[in-house]
Amino acid sequence: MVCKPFRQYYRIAKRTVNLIQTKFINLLPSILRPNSLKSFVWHRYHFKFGIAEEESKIKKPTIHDVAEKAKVTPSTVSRVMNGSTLVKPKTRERVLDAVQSLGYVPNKTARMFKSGKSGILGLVVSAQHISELIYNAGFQALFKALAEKAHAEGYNILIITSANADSESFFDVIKNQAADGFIILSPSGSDTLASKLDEAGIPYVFNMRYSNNPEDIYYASYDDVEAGYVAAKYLLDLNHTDIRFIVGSIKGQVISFNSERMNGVMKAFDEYGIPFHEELIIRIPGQMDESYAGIHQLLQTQKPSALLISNEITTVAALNYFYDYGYRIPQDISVIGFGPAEFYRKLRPNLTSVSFDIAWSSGKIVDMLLQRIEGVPVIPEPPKKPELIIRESTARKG
Amino acid sequence: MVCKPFRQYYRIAKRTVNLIQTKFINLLPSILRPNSLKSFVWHRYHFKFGIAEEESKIKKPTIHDVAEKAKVTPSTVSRVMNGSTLVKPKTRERVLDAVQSLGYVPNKTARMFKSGKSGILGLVVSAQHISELIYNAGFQALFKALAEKAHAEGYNILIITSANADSESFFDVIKNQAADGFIILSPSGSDTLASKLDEAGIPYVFNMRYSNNPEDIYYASYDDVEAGYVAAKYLLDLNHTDIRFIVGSIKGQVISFNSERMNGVMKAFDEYGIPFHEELIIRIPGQMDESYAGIHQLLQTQKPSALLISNEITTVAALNYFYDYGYRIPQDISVIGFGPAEFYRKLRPNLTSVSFDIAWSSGKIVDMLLQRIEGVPVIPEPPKKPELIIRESTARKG
DNA sequence: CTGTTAGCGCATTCAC
DNA sequence: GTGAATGCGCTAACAG
Repeated sequence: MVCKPFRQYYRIAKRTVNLIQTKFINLLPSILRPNSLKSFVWHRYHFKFGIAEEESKIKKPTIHDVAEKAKVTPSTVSRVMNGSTLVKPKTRERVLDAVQSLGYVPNKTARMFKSGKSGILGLVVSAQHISELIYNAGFQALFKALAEKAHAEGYNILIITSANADSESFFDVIKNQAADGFIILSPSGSDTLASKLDEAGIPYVFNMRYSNNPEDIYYASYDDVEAGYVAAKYLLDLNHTDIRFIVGSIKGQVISFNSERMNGVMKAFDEYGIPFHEELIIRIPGQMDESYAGIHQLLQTQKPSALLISNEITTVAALNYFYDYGYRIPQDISVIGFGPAEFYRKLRPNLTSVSFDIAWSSGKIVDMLLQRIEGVPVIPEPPKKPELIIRESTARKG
Repeated sequence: MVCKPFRQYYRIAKRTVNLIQTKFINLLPSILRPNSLKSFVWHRYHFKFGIAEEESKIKKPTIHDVAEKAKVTPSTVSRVMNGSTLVKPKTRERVLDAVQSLGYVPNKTARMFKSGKSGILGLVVSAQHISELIYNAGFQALFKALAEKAHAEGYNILIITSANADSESFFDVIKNQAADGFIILSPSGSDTLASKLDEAGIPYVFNMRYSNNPEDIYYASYDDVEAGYVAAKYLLDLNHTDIRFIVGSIKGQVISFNSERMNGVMKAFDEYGIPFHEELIIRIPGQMDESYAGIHQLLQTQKPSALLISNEITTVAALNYFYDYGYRIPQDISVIGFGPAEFYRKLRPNLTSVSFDIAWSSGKIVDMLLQRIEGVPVIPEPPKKPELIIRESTARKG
């Protein structure tokens, strides 16, 4: 009531500035193409009107500009823009005309601000990790499922890269992003991150178990013990006892799901009464060239009859090595991979694999996240069972 | 001045509501785990105070809450949060304490709103397209480069999926997103989209030429004519005259860069005085199974001595087919692929390829976009030349 | 059906 | 060095 006239003066002043700028453009030599000109920065042309200093860019029209042009109030424009039915057709038309002629586009940020929703799901991953992940079939399946699911639910995915992979950095970037919730791709467990997020009231889910706390339920997990078990058991059934379990490693550390798969493998060996030594577990980095070198080194010195490979890229590297060195699959060596079934089906030879339904679990993750965002209590998801898909890379020994 | 007291009353009322809610939580049976409780929705507990109806969620602390707790004003809190040096150390500490105990996190949306910057680059792509793209080596290289570059520049990437691929839908989703600029992955040219965006003053770039208008410069292009030319010339030099050029097709339409590659191929044939028939161009869909079937169909009826394959996935499908049907490469048939060098190097056999430096061009795209965002005139990028990388999939005929 | 009012959370003036 | 006041653009609530 008291602020009102002041506000209006301000608007008028601003419009005037706009007008001057616009006119001024037309006086400029036409060397600069219109496109780049439109966003030309007016660093040196600050206008002062005693009321407010004008921003240095040409302003986009706001709802007020439209309102004025259409001779209505901003509320009405808002109603039109949001498809309210309570607007007289004639008025609506006038507004629409004004929108058209001014090229008005509602400011999405302001809307987000008002509504408190961004329609964005953040996918948090460390900068270096994302560059490797993109070549990984498991990530591709995850990404595809995430993108599809998010789109179906009316959300978009924001790839949030953190410079480092520790809880601290993750939390820093997360709290600085305007997403409604976050999907965290963390290679290692991070219960401290989880509790920080809880404290800040930020909805999140992880793509795998993120701590040993049984209270933490915000992830969709796989039964990796079972995965290792069925793979090893199948090989043992085919009389392979001299096998190697090849796992990726990050700075010498074995990722949690790999230790579970290892446990599964051991369980199978136990059942068959065959001793399983630590040396049967081979750590090989997950990048193509390093993997190739690792496989080479392994097979130079040892002659296992079967390989369990816990990483898609290493698996491809192994197949390349076999191709280059004339190994026949499965006659010379049997191979089982872990990962998306479609991926292993596309390889030559078709690989026997232990596969999880990533599309399903990714969908579940998004479901959980949306539930958290909406404040609905989340129902924990029981671990997903793997499926052993037998193709042509495994054969009975001898 | 006049609004002030009113505002304060409002805040006090709101805080009271918050307090009640918080206390109320503690009275609840502890069946619900604390985590899910934190975001519990109070749909049925609307409090009215005559001033404003309280939102249905427990509110996060705002700058005002912190200010009050620290016995300062919001301005000071703001100064502390933004690292202003003009704050007395003692005061700063008090504020930081309050921030800590309240678990205050500045509202990013409000900041975006105020500053007008989101730190987000939108990657716009149709929903169906993204699901296919993720398996495509070219996209993976683009994505990796984009993610790295954006991260280096302090931006994050928002994957914006449009239900459809037409200009209309693209514009709709774009204008509804709060990104500072947009990278548009459009399979077809879309000058109407470009002009709409220009009109709305939204910064954008395309990943390829998007219209026939020479004024449109917002993309990093490749010299695809040259790509087709060097590939064909190399094969002709090896005495291959019975070649096929395999291109992907979207609803029967050939993508623009493919027609340029075709032109390059024809150019080479012309130079060698060899007639080139339309029938030598084979349209095969870009998905794995369809590609495989297409290759099968082709080779059932024709016996070309060399293949130029314009699509990575189709190339893999072809190699799979050759594996399955006992074709030897390059003895039985020569193959040249188009796409990222790393990808073809990882295949077996190593494929001769015509490669572009996608990392470079993706970086350029981001550079251009950032320039547009900052209003700096954009310097057009000359088309990138391809490189023919000769590996083991091509041999002299006979 | 349309106008009026006020505030979302923050940061930025301008006073003191 | 700190407080007071106010707007960013939009929309919800309310009044008429």
